[in-house]
Amino acid sequence: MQSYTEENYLKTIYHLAEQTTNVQTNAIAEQMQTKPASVTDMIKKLADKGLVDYIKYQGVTLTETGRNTAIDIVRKHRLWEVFLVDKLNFKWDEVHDVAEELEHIKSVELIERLDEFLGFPKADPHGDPIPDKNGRFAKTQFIKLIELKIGDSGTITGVSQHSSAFLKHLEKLGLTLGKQIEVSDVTDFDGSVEIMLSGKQINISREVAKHILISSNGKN
Amino acid sequence: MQSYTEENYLKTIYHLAEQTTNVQTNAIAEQMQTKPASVTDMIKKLADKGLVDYIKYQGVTLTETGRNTAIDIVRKHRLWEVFLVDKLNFKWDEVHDVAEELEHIKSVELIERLDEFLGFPKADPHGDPIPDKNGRFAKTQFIKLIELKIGDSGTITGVSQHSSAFLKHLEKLGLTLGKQIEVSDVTDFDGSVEIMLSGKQINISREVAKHILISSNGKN
DNA sequence: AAAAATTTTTAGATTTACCTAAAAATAAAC
DNA sequence: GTTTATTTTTAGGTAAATCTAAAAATTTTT
Repeated sequence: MQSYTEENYLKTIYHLAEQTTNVQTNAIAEQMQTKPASVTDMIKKLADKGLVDYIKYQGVTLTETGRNTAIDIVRKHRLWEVFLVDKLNFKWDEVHDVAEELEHIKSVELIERLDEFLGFPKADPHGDPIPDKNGRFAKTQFIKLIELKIGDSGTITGVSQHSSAFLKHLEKLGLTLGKQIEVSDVTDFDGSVEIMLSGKQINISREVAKHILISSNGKN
Repeated sequence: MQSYTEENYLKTIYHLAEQTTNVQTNAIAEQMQTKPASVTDMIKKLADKGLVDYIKYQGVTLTETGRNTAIDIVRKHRLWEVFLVDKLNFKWDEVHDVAEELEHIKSVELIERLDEFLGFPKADPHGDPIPDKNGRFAKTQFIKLIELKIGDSGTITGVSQHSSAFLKHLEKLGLTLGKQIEVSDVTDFDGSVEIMLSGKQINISREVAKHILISSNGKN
């Protein structure tokens, strides 16, 4: 049994490990809004419990137990997000903080029934895959919008940033999940991207384009 | 803002105050499965925060702020219980522990939307009233089954014990909310009560009869 | 009302998750 | 390959919520 805090560390390490192989102390500290010294303390504790492998000064990796625990928390988080959006009519930019709390409720039965109630969804409101009760989920083959070439097209299937500000911005631009887009131009000056969206030409900044995930459906 | 633990103390004090006027340290300790010394510590803290009035050796009472906070937690607990039973098909004896965790999720928006989603229920699965968002709820006029006289009848509208064992037992006997009963006899020997339930005669122990709440609808 | 029993509080420790400041290890720059 | 910069760890400390054991206050009994 893990504490609320231990669960948050495992989840953070899991997410960081999606991007870099060995997860560094400072990266964890930054992500968790805490100090590196605190991270070192907790890492030792998690290592003692067999949830992470840890070599001093070399960062951490999750053990299988640790990863399973992390995936279970991610599963809960994403199921709750679906609940909040589908059933309680929250918008996709409003769910993160509440799900952050709900993910720690400890009841296997609750989550299985919630999953069923929601119709066993495969993705959360941001397009992130929801692990099944055995922790399995499809590796998603996304490409960042910024990486598309002129003439490439595809469907918006995810975002790699969950901040309310970013999501609200996308909403305003009409860039929501499922929308078809085609890259019509890339500006040399600032790297901003011109795209066709529902027959209209719009311009999005490089920063925005970096965080939109596309399932590509054909090149020029 | 209160901690998880402070919230539990306030809720416990609130419930104890429903039965006795001034709430004693030992009673709180027993209810919360902790030691009297720990209770004293916490009471001081709650008094400093203006949530309880406290005179040494004289027990505590909730201040208005304290009571409002407690009622809000009770509201959340009962709404979550309705959710679990109505939407996720939990049985009435399975919801208490999970609701005990869910009640601490801090989001006003969440609870208002949940309330709406559930159709603004007035009572939880055990018949306990659910305070509205302003903390108001009808004072229920229940009478304990044990207090009925031979020939009295009424409807089961609540229970004063939420243990799974007790609720499962009631379920097995068919003594669920909304059922009509009439007292046909009281046994001198052990105080057990004979009742008519759906045309059948059944015998229930004094202990069980003490914890069934009836809205009386007429005397003999 | 004095003695006994109970209840409550104080005093001093423990555990968890933090912190700051300084030391040690590693990585980067010259 | 030293020096410098960065990262990470250690050492020592704090606050929250708990504990045990002993002291103090209150209540009950005789």
